[in-house]
Amino acid sequence: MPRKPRKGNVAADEAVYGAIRRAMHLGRLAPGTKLQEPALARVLKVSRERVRKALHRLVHEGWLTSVPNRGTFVPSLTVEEMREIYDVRSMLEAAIVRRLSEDHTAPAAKRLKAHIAEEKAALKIEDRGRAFALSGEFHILLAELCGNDELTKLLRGLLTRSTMHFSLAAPQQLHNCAGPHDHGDIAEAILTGKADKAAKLMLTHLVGLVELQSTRPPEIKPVRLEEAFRGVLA
Amino acid sequence: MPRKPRKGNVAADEAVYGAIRRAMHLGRLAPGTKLQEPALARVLKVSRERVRKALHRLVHEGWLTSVPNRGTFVPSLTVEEMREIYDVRSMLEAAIVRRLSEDHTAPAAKRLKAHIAEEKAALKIEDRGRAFALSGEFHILLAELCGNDELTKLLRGLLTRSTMHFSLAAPQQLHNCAGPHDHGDIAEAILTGKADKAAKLMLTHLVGLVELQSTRPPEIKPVRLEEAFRGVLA
DNA sequence: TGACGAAATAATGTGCACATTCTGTCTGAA
DNA sequence: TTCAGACAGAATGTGCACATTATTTCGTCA
Repeated sequence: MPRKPRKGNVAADEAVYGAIRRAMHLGRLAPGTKLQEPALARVLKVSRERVRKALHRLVHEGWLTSVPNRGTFVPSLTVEEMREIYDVRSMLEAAIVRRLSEDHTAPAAKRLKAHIAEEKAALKIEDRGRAFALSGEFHILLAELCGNDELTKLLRGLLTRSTMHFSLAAPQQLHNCAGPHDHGDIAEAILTGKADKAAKLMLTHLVGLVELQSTRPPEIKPVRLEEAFRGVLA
Repeated sequence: MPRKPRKGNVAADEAVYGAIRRAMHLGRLAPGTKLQEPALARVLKVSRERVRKALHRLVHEGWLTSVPNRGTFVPSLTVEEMREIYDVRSMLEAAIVRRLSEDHTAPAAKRLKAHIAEEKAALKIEDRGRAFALSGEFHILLAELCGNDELTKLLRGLLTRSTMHFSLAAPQQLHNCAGPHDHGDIAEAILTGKADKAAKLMLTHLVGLVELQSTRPPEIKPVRLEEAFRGVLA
């Protein structure tokens, strides 16, 4: 006697996963917050098993940390870990801009120019949220232009992890990138084929980001789960 | 009335995960193989839920692919995916050897020399299995010597994925690396501080590996699970 | 009054049973 | 002979109930 037709089963998993992920990205969940399964299940209106699955996935992907028989927590990235991630990014992104400088297609150049224009426009009208998102996507775009899906996926993970405690600390107040014009300079070096210059600019750009985040003290501001997950289910 | 003291609960998860992982790494599971949960639970002597958890983790980490309501399968890497992974490795490992060439400690040099000696010894006595393992660990060692844990973890993932269908196809017959002496040459360039030479050697080394794997036809040889998981539980 | 300890409570971990879905097979008709 | 449809069997997906473990609270004793 099947009472519930239940057509969307795989979408439910993704919804829970995405909700937690979005709440973290929006800075709603402070580092150190304990994510208890019954509370999450009640707030998200799903069963505890579904929450457990999503939490396990997030733990395996590195977004959350799990302590056996204790629970899962929002990790607080140490300065050292953050610097390591930026170090890996330096290696990859320097190679990326080098490659793009030496060899890129016409459509790639067009996409790059369009993105820079969008960033400038967002900065002009003081749209902090959009500018923040665009500044992150700039780095992803460069990976995409290499035409390597594995590279793009990898870099996307690194970028979100590195900007995590960034947005966790103070998403609204902070400026998006150390220098918004940095992206424009890098793009110009790429488009004019100056590989060494592009790589150097990217390295200094990333160093600037590290310093910006290192000086930021990790504020702790615990919030209730009901408030944290308001409007992230859509 | 607790019948089982059960001191190792978290170790059980890791055991199942490691067993599947090891079976794959040993080439016991051909690409396309369906890993059914009841059979795995019977063979590994654990409950189905534990198998499910391990399978989910492996899927999220990219080792296995899952088809909803169908099961989980051993993926068959396409040539394109493999080339992309090697491309990312090229970026990272070129940067790694460059950095090590320019700056490495005395203990690092000692570890590097020791590893090369081990590899040569294994090749001398024709120990294929050990030589294969060591040749992989060489690349991991280089990452470790950079002192960046994130980098090491990332590269370990890439390396296992790239060597996956390598070992899946024919683990015993094949030679470990394109040129076993390549590693020695790279190490020498690093130790003598020749960054450009080390990077170039690493790039050609990786290109050689790609070509070696590209020419390999994906043989399909389905085996019974009981045989696949013989001796991987230790 | 403070500290130590035990019981109560709540959360995590695990196994089981049931529902759903897919696959392979068998039968019957064109 | 072949194709279509239905049925049987098995595997996956899901929710629930219970066991285990940690935390908090309360009581007692020094």
